[in-house]
Amino acid sequence: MGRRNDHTREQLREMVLSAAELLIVREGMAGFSMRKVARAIGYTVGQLYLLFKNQDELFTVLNERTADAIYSALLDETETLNDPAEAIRAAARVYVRFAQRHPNRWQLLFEHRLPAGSEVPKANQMKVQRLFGLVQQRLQCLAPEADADTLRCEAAALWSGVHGVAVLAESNKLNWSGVTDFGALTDRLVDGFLK
Amino acid sequence: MGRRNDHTREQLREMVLSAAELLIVREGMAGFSMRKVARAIGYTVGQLYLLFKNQDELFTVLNERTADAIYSALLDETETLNDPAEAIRAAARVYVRFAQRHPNRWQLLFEHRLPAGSEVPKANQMKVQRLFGLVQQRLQCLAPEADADTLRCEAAALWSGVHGVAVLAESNKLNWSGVTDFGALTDRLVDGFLK
DNA sequence: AGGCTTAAATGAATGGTGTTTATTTAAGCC
DNA sequence: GGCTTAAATAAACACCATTCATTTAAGCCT
Repeated sequence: MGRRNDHTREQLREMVLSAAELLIVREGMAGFSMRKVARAIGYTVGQLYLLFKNQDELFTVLNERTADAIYSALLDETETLNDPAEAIRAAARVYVRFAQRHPNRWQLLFEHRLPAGSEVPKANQMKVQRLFGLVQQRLQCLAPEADADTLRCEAAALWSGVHGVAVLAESNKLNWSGVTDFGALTDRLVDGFLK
Repeated sequence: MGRRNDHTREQLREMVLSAAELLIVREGMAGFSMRKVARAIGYTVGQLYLLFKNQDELFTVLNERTADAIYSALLDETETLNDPAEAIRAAARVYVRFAQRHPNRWQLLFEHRLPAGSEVPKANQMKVQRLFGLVQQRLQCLAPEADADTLRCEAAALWSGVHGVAVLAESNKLNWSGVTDFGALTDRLVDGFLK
């Protein structure tokens, strides 16, 4: 076939993105292929390359969406909370639960590497930093006297820890100790930190 | 060519493993291929499949070695230390530094997934748990009165945190906050924990 | 020494992948 | 109805993991 004009460029991009996301959710990075995406939307592979530069760009856009999804989840569960400590605890739990419930999207976001030389776009870096900002903000409320530098360091240490628990929860590789209740584990880490 | 008998089966396996390790170190998972390994040792691809069941088995053996390497590094830097807190701090620093200095081997160990259905062999799980055991042991010295269950939980929380910092150090994806001194970050996390 | 057995090694094939490009198709306009 | 042009395709390229029939040579037996 040739020109069909069933959909606008934007619609097509959207179709590709949601088909790709579904495929990632179902089969993970290992089972993903451009051909499968094309088949899913009833177009040929070539068309995908008129909509996206390459597979990495497609992944990058998907990751932007995943970061947004985590941010929304984080916001949903914390914005009504006034107590900063409570908010941080809740945020940590949501973060870890997201990794557990959406392991394939989580892996794509944090484990997919761009080819050497090309950098993660600023927009994506921002979306990830935004998650961290949420925590930093709450931590500031908790320790208003701390200077900006030590606060950032403290927040980085805390959230790196939470990220570690998320890795543990999502991957079965780090099966150290028979711990399975990651909610409790998260609480222990956060509480230990908010001395 | 046919039968050459230049090397024993064991020698050949060893040649494959070191060539594969070199390739992983140089090019990472993305640049790895069985064909490149075969070319590097002067044999054909088919021969690799007489020595290893498939690529995943080769990776699994490599990962066993990486886990050993981390364990050795951890032991080297902690066995002479008597103070448990000091030992844990040192262990955490070594762990994070390994991730920074050997990112590709580290990624293969913690990010490579076997195809759905097949499990990580017991031997490999043990090698990873052994790392964790080292920390748990020191933590026990520090809190001898704690019961085994809470100790395990506490150790898991602490080491998950350290693992999180290692992820942060190795990947540039988690560029939250401008923190670059991961040694200091590690100390902050550990010290915060050893309240 | 010459033949036989058998393990070592190959080479080619199968079916997959990402990516590029010449070509075809049809929609909208004159 | 013909022309232009954008949309879409089909086929190609160069890889990849994996398998397997075939070839080669080493070691043994007569």
